[in-house]
Amino acid sequence: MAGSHEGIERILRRLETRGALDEADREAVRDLPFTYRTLEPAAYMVREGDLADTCCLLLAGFAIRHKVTHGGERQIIAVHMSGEFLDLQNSLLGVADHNVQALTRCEIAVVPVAALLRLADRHPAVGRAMWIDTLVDAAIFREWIVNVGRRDSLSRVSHLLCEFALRLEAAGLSHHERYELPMTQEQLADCTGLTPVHVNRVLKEMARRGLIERQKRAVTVLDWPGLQTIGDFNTRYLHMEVGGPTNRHSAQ
Amino acid sequence: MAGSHEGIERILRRLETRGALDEADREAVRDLPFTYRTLEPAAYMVREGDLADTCCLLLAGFAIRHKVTHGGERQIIAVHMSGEFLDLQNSLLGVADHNVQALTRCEIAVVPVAALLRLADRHPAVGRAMWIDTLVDAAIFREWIVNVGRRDSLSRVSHLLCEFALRLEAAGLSHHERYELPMTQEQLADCTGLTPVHVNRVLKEMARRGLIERQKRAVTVLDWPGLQTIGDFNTRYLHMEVGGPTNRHSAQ
DNA sequence: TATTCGGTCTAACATATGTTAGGCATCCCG
DNA sequence: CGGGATGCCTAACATATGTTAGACCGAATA
Repeated sequence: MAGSHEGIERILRRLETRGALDEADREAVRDLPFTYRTLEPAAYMVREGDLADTCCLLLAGFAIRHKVTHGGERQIIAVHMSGEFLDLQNSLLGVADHNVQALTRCEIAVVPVAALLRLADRHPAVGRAMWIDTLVDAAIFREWIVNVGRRDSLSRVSHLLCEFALRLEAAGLSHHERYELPMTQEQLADCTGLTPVHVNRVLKEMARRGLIERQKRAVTVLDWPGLQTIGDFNTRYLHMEVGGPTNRHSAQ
Repeated sequence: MAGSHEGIERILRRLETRGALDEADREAVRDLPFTYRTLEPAAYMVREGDLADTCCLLLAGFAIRHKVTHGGERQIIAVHMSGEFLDLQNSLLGVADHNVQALTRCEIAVVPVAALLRLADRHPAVGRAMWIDTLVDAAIFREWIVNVGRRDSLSRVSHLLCEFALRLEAAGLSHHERYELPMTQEQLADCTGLTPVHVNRVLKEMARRGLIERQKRAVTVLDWPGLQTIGDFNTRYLHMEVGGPTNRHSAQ
């Protein structure tokens, strides 16, 4: 299962971004009892209310987290790409408080939470890297609260496109000036708390201003500084520094 | 320093809510090199951009997290009450990506992050409890994205009041049907992504409908089921079950 | 007692975004 | 090759919420 194996190495690379690991740590991660699966678009990894005793790692593809209000409106809370832990958020808390769903076809590796916790106990460096990874997720959640709470529609969509560009680039999946955006306008609306109709207006306006160009689902950023300015975008919240703060602390 | 000592016991009780600790774990927490401080309202614990190498625990009082957009608008991201870790979110990530500020007069205990990390390495149960605590913070962030992104103003404010009521009650600080809300209408607006003027309209409407009554900063909930319904409020995301999922997992 | 000052509250008016509805492509599948 | 989907796009219209401005009130302070 060569493809899956590559996926695990990608996860490892990501973890090492969050904190230094030694060879024993890496081996322990590789030895986790993974089960590999492929999911079709729109398939659910986790549903709100599930007792989540397994954790998914996303090896390839895109996935979203979302919640649905009583009135049936959906809010997307995060978008995930290959190499990311899909479900430390839900599974350590017991009952899932939100849904995780495949956006595109996805390859995932599933691990029992109990095995992950044992790993964290025996290899504190791995535990800490996973912890920090969930803290970066949380930092992105915070920025999304600001995006949706205090920015106007043009700014919101621009911000989202900037975030996407940089995260894709950091994951080595594309260049920030041109990338595939695997989302419909309705999904963009659900990320930004807008309606699909308004997202359409905003995208048109962004093209009119020469910020971006679109060909189907591909986005070309024509004016990166302009997009950042309008999106009120600052990379700090993505915490992308390589090496990570863990190293800094232990060096002190 | 009796007051501070009580504060630490409150933190410990909270941690034990997130995962079982043994006596050695508890002692290790008590032995952390704390520094105690009192802060006046509006004082900053952490500012965005700071290199955060210490972590604050809130022993008494209320504090908020917030970010400010380029245009100068503020969005409050979380409200914290006594017994909570104020800064695991920022300090493990190195450079702070948001501000933490005292809402009322606060008593805090400050610990070097390095000491916390050492504690987590040597006492995995404590590390796990702290991790889970940050995951609950993240769950609340997610719900706030939904609140601000997909609910109308009446629903947003009602939701916030429900959350506050239950968290205060869970912390043993008051009863969910009557509590002190230490926030101005402007601050409520910054929590909900609304304007102070509109928050005022909403509060008036809530009183008119017989949902709540206000005396200065005190809130009396007259119709708890009604408030929950209008606020589209479900406690699941607060993850308040005592004992916590950690126990469940290790029991398996 | 006078005077700030921060907070609450209201009114009149402005506008960003939502709603509803439908046309138009494209793609897939029978 | 025809018929359904699905997603994109637009227009006309509706409305929730924002903006500006100021009165009022109680608590602190001089």
